[in-house]
Amino acid sequence: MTTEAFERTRIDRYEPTEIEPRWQQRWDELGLHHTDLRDTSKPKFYLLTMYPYPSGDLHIGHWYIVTPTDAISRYRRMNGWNVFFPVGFDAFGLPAENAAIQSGIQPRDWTMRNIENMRRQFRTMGSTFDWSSEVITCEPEYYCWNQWFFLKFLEAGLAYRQMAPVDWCPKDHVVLAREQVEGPNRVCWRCGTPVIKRDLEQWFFRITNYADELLKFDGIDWPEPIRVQQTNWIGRSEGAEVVFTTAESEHHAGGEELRVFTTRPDTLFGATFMVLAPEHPMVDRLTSPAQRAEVDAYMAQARRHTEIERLSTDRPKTGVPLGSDAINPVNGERIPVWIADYVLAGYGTGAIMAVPAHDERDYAFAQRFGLPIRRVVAPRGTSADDVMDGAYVAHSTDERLVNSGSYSEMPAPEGARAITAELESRGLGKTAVTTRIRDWLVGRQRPWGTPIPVIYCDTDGIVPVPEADLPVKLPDHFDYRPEGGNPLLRDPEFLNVDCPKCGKPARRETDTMDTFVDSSWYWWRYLSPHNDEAAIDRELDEVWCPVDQYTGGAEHAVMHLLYARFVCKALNDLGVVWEREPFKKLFNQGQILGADGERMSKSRGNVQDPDELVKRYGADTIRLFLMFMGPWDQGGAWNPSGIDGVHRFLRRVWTVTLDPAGREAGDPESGRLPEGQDPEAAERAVRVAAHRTLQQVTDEHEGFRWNTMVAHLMELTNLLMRHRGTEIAGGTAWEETIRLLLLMLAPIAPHFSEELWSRRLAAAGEEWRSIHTESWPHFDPALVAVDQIELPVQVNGKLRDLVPVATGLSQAEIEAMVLERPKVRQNLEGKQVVRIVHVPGRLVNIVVR
RNA sequence: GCGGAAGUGGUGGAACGGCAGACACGCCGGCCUUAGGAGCCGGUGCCCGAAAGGGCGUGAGGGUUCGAGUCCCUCCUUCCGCACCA
Repeated sequence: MTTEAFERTRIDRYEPTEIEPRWQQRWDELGLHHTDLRDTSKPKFYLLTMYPYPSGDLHIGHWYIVTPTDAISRYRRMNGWNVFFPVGFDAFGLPAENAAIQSGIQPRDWTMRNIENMRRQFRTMGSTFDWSSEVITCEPEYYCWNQWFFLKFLEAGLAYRQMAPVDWCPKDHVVLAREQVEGPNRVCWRCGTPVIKRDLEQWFFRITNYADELLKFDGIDWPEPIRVQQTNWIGRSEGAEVVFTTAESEHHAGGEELRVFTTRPDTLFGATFMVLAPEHPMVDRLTSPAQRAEVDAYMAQARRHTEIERLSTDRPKTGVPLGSDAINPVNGERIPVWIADYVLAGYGTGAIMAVPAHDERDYAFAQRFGLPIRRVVAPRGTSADDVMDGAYVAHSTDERLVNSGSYSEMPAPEGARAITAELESRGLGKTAVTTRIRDWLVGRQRPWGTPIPVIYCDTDGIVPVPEADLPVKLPDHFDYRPEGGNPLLRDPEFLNVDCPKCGKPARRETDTMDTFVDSSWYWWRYLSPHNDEAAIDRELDEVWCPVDQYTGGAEHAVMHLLYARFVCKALNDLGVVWEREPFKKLFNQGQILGADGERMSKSRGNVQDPDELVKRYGADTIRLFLMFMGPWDQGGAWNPSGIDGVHRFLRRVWTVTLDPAGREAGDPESGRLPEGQDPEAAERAVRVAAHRTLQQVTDEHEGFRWNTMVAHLMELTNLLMRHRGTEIAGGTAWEETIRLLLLMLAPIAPHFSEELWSRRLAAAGEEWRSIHTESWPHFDPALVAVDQIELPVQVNGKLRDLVPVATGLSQAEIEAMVLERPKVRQNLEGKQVVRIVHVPGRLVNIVVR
């Protein structure tokens, strides 16, 4: 062999930064990603990924969501689907206001500037977004329809106003978001003033009307954990509403109804006290003069705690007696009324009957304050008077009621029914269902959002803005001031309006809508983003919806994804859309955390800038690396240490494609077929590997298993690498394999595969056509079929031998063969074979004694 | 605290209840290079052993099974959500 033969052939290096922009531009020119929504010649596929908030820059987390979704889009197109894959921006939101407050830039300018930059960054991914359908929620042509929906909801009784507590900064006169309340002392993020709770009239959407239907997931294929989380979030409980009556005392006339919800009406005789939420409307009336000071102090303190703190069972129970009693409707007993922060105003009726014997929280409370504990449910074998060292909450089939008057000795479930029935006949109770989920508070006391289209008139009260007057536009300029409250309140042009009913001067609503309203219908708007006739093009809705595949973070499991389902059902009831569920299939990818394992955020300084990585490795390497990292639903801390391996992989594909005849100077075996292989066997082995890889990769596309997909493509490439420079390099089998390899890479490494594809076409003298308009290949079942396996043989569960077995042998033949193997005989020596477990094609386990 | 998810080599991870560690990173060795932060080949869970081979190993403890990383129970740790961040 001459030295020249060992020299590496000079081929172009893989230069992603040169290749990628060129193809991105070409695809744009060809309109490759524009979807003709009226084309019904192919089956439709609506692919949706959660639209981003225009925070300023894409971070690697955006790539983690988008690039595999983009691969789905490309794969579906190769399989003959008409894919619609739109994108937009969730453009209202707090960060734009924070920027306005901190640097004086107007929210809209800040947002639009960010969108401009993020569009540019999205292009560098090589994503197949159809930009012609882009939606930007802060534009009047979008939020106009939020307002229209609001009016429809109002008309249908799905929107209403009610008092609700908010976090309030008494110095700045603003309502604070949760993230604007800092530290354990709960102070304002801007001025450090301790935050107080304040009750405001607020707008709500009546999502609880749909609670039962939201518990059903008919016809949709969603991950089990998300369904469980939504189910628990809705938290449907069956039980009874029971009417207690306030007892007469020196300071209170008595006779008022005090309603409680309980899931355990069977334990009614065990109620030894009552607990109201500190916010309960009757607290004031029931407080005795002697208790007043203590009660007031407790109420103030309770309002400083968050709900999570209040519900924590770790925290010692606190509470104060009101100095009043209530009367238990089943036995006429007087029991004291307390307030305690573990009872929430928003759940049930905001009041409970406390049964310390059979509820852990009530038990802890009774212990702490020396309140009586009376057992009313006893499992068989216990006496009614046994001292309890904890609440008995279990349910067993042979427990009975005790200390329960005429209901004693009844089985508990029967007792529950009987007690409820008796109360019902006396008008003092009824079976009831309550949900943990609360109506959706959609009002925000902030200027940067969709104005709620109502007007307050001294004469006519709350007057909806007439449809013809929509949109109610935001002013172009907000006057933010350090202590100024909501700028809309200071904007006479916005604020002052004539009442649509009586024409007299009136005041506009200054509350705006929660951004979750925007994100509860944006995918319909993609179908006709500039439609000024209707929010949603009903015809296109019927063709394209529901969304076939939705991708996005699991952190949206209960809020966005539940609101979206609610809005879909409500719009269906209003006749706006034809479907009842918005998203047929859902996939929740994991989150990319910072290198420190914490959530990526600018303030932590742990954000990974993808532009920098693209410049260094190219988008295709980043795409593959993110897919190769691990299962898509898992996410993980950002750790770029494996990125070189993926880049190397692409370079190896580059080498085997463009220089199959080259040899490796560093490997003495280079250019020789592996030991014992003739060219024919080698060609077959390569083809078998190619087709098996294709089978696996196809399967992995269906399950979004990107990491093993890339691994399998690496294996195939490694095999080609070992055959480079041999007799088979560049032959028919080789060419077929390269062709399959590039097609398999097309959805995941779109620029790279396009480049090599075009070079091969040019080399073959063929006319150029994009690899992305090719069909996904089919594997040859004959090549994929297995004709021999290495059968693992265990003795008592321990691996002892691997036996080559041709397919087609009978079980008896295989067992006979296995028992003759020297290693097996050695392990059976002096022992008795008790049993042979033979799982055909998997293993043989010989059980001995 | 409540709800959801996850714990496997030095690292990311692979494994229809059936060969634990595929594929990579890193590291070690070799080759090739004027040079390498380029490229190629080989090795690499831990312990004993020169090797052949053997033993031990999937957060901890128990259970089911011929067989458990995988299923069940108890516990520990980490991450996500908890209603005005999106």
